[in-house]
Amino acid sequence: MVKRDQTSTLGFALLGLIWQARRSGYDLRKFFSSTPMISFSDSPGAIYPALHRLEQSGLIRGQLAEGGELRRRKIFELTARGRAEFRRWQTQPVMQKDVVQNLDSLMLRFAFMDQFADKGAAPRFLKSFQKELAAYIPNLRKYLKSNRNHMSRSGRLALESGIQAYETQLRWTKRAIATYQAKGER
Amino acid sequence: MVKRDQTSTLGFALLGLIWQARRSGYDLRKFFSSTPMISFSDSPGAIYPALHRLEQSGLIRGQLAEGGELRRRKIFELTARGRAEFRRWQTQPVMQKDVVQNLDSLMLRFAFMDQFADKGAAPRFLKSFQKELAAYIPNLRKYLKSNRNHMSRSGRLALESGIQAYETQLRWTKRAIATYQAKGER
DNA sequence: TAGTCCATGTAAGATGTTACATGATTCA
DNA sequence: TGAATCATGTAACATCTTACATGGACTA
Repeated sequence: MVKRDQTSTLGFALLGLIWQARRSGYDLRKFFSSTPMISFSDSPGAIYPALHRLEQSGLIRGQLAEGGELRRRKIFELTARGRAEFRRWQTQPVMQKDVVQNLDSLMLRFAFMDQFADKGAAPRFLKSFQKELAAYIPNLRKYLKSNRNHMSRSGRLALESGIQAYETQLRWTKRAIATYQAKGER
Repeated sequence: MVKRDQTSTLGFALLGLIWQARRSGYDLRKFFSSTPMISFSDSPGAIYPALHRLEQSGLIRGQLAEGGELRRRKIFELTARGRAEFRRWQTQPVMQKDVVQNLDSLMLRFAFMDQFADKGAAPRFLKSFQKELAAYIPNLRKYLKSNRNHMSRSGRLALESGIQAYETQLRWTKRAIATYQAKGER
């Protein structure tokens, strides 16, 4: 029996952002609604319960803001366990399943890689990501080839769109790996 | 107050596939697990309850397979209301929100467009999709430009990956529109 | 002083997850 | 006959959605 994450993708997004900087629930909601992380919901009914769960699991710790602030604001920071758990999630091996069903979560892991994982983690991640992409794309091509004649035009186009998206992602991994090899880059 | 869909994305995927051909729950599970629609879960705990909900809403109708078959198999087909509801969902206007948070659902709508919507629906959909993509991408570029100096390399790369994905999608819409204009295409 | 923003929360409900259960049929 | 596959389902649980609620502070 495989041990599963007991934290959702949203939970890990929260952990990453709180690790970057101590933040309140409201800060996190604003971050989601005003940056490219807008694909996460900024609804209070998602964020606040998720924060309570993380706190109950001992991954974050919250305290009401000190005297200076007028409004009651609860600021969170990661605990040691939170950092360990985030790193464990982040540096998990890249599975074919992630590529097929969880691309966003994979990119979230990578986005925080330089900040929170060890030095070699990013290129290591990119290489296995690249490998899984390269292994998966031919399956899509094969399906298209053997089914294109009995697919509608829009069905065919939709599948081609998916293939192109994966190919773009694959090209991206190659360029990204190159930037880590050109070690002067900063 | 905006009226919401009372059917999930999975529900609409099921409706589309059942409209294509009468299918059982098991057929649908196999379809999800063996085609590029693998991004949908093939778990019985998702599929069977979803089918029961669609049946209760009167969007599909199931009947046990006729004499010929040995195992009990419940085959579903769409009702008139199911077809109407699918078409309504499919031909909804493309919103910025869909582009940002619901790309997959948008592509699902398009995949079935030629089969179930009227003749002009596909190019109309593509043009408004293109418009929303073209409007959204500059926001991402702007964010990257003003934040790149205080982002980590992996954070920057992750954002660039997102931008490239949207640009690929935008190029795809243009080519797709062209195929509908070259009216000889079959 | 009325409206908006800050800030946190809860309640009800829908949907999905994993895991388990059941029984028939086909195949080695 | 035992294992795998066909075929449908449920139970317990986690998470998310929408909607509502509350109260302080700022601003026009």
